[in-house]
Amino acid sequence: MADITKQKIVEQLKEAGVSPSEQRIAVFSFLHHNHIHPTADTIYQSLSPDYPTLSKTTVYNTLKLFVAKRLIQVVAIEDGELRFDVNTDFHAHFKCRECLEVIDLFDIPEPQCPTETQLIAESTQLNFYGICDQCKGKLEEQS
Amino acid sequence: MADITKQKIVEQLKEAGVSPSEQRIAVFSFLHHNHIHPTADTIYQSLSPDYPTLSKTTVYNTLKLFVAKRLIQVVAIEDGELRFDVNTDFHAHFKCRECLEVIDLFDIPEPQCPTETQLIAESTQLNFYGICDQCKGKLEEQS
DNA sequence: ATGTTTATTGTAATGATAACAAATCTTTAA
DNA sequence: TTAAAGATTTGTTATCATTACAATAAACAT
Ligand SMILES: [Mn+2]
Ligand SMILES: [Mn+2]
Ligand SMILES: [Zn+2]
Ligand SMILES: [Zn+2]
Repeated sequence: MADITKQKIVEQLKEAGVSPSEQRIAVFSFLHHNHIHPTADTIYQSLSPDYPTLSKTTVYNTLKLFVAKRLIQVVAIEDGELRFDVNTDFHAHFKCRECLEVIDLFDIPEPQCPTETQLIAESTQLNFYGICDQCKGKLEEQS
Repeated sequence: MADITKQKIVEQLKEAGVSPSEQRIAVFSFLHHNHIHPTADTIYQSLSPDYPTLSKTTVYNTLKLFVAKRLIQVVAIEDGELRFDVNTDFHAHFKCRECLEVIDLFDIPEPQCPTETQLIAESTQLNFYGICDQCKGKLEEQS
């Protein structure tokens, strides 16, 4: 997957004005190496074994800080779960209603807010909801 | 705004296979006459004076039923609040970070999920986040 | 070294939604 | 008409993600 070094991670944090603590490096690394749009809880559960003293509050604090510093973006694709993405460039997402995975779609151009509306858009989210290929196959198998 | 009659409301509910109780008519009417993408709580607070015995659980149940019967759609534009829309046709939304209003944008064509992805999209949400004209004016005034 | 700022932690609070079971209304059919 | 069955509504309680808060610990500066 991603082959970013710890060096680069630390650099990126410093550039954004975020002092690179162990915990922050761990969270940012996880996001860089796992492009699965994880929730705060998923990140916490995944890091816990390696960082036994890590607190869930720290994960929340860290993610909020990263979002404020524009290091990551929030993907609010479904209510009740905030997901996070290291890729801050515009791209669309697809959520499968069966496996609940969120898939990146990079080939869709960013829709533009019509200028005559006088609305100034600062970010755009394009979300598709449906069923992925694998899950479709499994469902057809059953019937 | 909308000038739909109670007759039409009842008809629409029956057509969808929903028996038109007082509460369901009230909720559906509210959505038809107030295109403000309200949350369950906003609907409950708004109807309470006229329907003093109305329960919040009924509002939640009713909205869930309406969504299942495709009478309304969910607008998950921000985490922590589900909003509802009687307009089930595709259209984009704009949320202002100052006044928190959600504005309809009808002139943007529905983006399509690329066919080569093998993903079958059943619905699409296009959300813009930024600042509306009014709020922009107010902020400039202050500085 | 010592005081000051920053980061982390654990616990408690919040707030939206769902689960549940009792109560009431509506429909069915004897 | 009436009584059982089914559907709907209601109030209370539980759940779960997130935030608030205050205490501890670490990093930094004098
Ligand atoms: Mn993504
Ligand atoms: Mn709308
Ligand atoms: Zn799937
Ligand atoms: Zn505004």
